[in-house]
Amino acid sequence: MSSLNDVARRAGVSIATVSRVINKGSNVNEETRAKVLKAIKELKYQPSRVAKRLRSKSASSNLIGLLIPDIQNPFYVDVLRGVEDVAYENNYAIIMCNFAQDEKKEKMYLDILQQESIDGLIAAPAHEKDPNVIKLLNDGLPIVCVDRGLTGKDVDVVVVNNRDGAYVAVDHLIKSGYKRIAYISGQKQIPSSKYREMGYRDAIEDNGMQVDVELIKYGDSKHRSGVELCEELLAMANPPDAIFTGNNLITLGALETIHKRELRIPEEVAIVGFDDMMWSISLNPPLSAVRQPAYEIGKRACELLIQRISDPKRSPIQMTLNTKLILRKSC
Amino acid sequence: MSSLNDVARRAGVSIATVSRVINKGSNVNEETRAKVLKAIKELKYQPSRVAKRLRSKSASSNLIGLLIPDIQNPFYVDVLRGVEDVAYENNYAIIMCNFAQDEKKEKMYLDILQQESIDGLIAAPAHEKDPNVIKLLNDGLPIVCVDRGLTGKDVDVVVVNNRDGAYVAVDHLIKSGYKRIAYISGQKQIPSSKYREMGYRDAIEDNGMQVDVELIKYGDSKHRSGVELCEELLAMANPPDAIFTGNNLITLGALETIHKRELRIPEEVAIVGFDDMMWSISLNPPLSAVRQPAYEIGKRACELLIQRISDPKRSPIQMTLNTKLILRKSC
DNA sequence: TTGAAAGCGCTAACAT
DNA sequence: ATGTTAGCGCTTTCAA
Repeated sequence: MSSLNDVARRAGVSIATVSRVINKGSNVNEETRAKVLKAIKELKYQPSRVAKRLRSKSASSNLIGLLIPDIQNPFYVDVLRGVEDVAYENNYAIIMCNFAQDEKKEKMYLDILQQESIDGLIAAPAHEKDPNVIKLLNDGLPIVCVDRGLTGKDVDVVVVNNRDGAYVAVDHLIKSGYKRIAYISGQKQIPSSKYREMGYRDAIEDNGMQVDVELIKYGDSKHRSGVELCEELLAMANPPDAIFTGNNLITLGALETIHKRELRIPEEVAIVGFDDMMWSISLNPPLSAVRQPAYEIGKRACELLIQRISDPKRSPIQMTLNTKLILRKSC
Repeated sequence: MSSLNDVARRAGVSIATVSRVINKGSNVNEETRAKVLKAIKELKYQPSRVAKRLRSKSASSNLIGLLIPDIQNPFYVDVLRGVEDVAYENNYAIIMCNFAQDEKKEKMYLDILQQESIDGLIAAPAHEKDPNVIKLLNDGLPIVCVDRGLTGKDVDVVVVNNRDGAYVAVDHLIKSGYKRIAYISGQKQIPSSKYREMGYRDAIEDNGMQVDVELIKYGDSKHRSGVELCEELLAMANPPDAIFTGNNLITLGALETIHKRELRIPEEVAIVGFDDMMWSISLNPPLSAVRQPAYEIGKRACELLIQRISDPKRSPIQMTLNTKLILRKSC
């Protein structure tokens, strides 16, 4: 890899001049520029982003971090795509870190991100008091949170109306005649789980029914826990006639259990999930689900971050997007 | 962020000494070490990976790149997890680049990776002559290819036995009595598609049947193309009685079309897909599929890369893992 | 319009 | 055992 120096020597100018033509410096003679451009082409010169980043804290390093709890969840894949598209358009590269719901891993990745001098971070914190993310925030790093906020912290956030999304789904279940509706929650400590539970409870109570805490199961937002908690539910003496599942992976797990028991959906047990998937229509039966605009969450978050990087004092924005209940055959 | 200098001043030693204690330098007095460690803790010092990388080309920058064609494909998500786990254990950070089957994007990402002075790259090239990846290879960057190789290039590769995987699936279809078996291929130019087609053809011929080229459709390895090509197939005057789909996303797309036409699987049309998914069992009907050890592909690739980084002259290895036909209800 | 030179934070000789 | 110093490749004054 050739350096600025090599180019300068070949073009017979100083490195300062080369730097100017590269960075669209205004004051440079046309002839000189041509010479430099030629040398650059001949040497296939590629600027070192590393040196650039080291040198100018002020100038943008064009690098942002993306911190995600679980890349196996298609929801985050879509968020990632949204982030990526905007980053690409704005010439940012992204370092993606999947901490797999492991706070130790999260800390390590966040350290690395800081050590890499990223310009900003898009993060779905482990929970609403996540000390690792809060630390970076306090250090002054531009951050925008997705899917979940940080309680008591003034930070840009892009979320979905979780409470309403859950409410609409459960309300629909009730209006359709289901009486014992269970909720399989993701990790209890993450805000989205709480809001979804809130919507679930409100819908039940607003319909003059009673919440039965036996029907609420808490898991870890993963496939395995969908399988197991659904099994617990179906093994009850008085099992639910409908299940509202807290996310993608839980839904898939629950479906697996229901099929294993050879129960008919929705006749014997109905199911509505939070999170829609591209292939929900090909599930057995086609799944009814609360769709989150995941791609858009990522897109908006990245736009917000880029704004914040260029204007660190702009006051934080909380953006709430809406969900939509997609009815198919599972309820 | 405090620097080596800050720590040195606070501890009352030189930066060299600080550097020594950080890098487990052998020659350092216990008392001094303690002082330095104390200063580090007090200042919450974090070394700059950027400066480190700039300084020592020789020393490891602990950064590897991962180039992936389509993160929406769960197969690559699993590969990613395998890579990540090994990288994590070995203290490497990874920059993940999803080029979304867009060669322009691929080039941009590869440029960035080079500009970031990565130690090595794990790549699933766009096709077997991918000039962007070949360029880096020629520049001497340690590379290991996954899922597809680079024809004529001596490079580490981790692949699956695509031809045999396809053969076993199609052979099973034939032995089960299906007569007109279609193949919906992913992008024609990628090696895995070719090998799968080869297995498909061989199985048909070895069973004394004739390959009907009308039944082979080429797409772009995405969901959409599964939907459309399956539609073309089913709209034929003499439609297939079974379909072998070239990957994950195509399978899901084909399933969507079959359901839209309300055809019964496998009675009216059977289907076997390449790539199994965690939730294949919850599809309608539970999907039969050729399982690839995706996580292991990623794991092995990363191990190979780390070896190669430390020993760049070791001669290239081609690793071929086996697939397994998982029979459920779709054929 | 161009060049010289300082310095970003670090490692690795080389000196002491 | 510890310190001094020369860069890595770049941006950015300041001078010419």
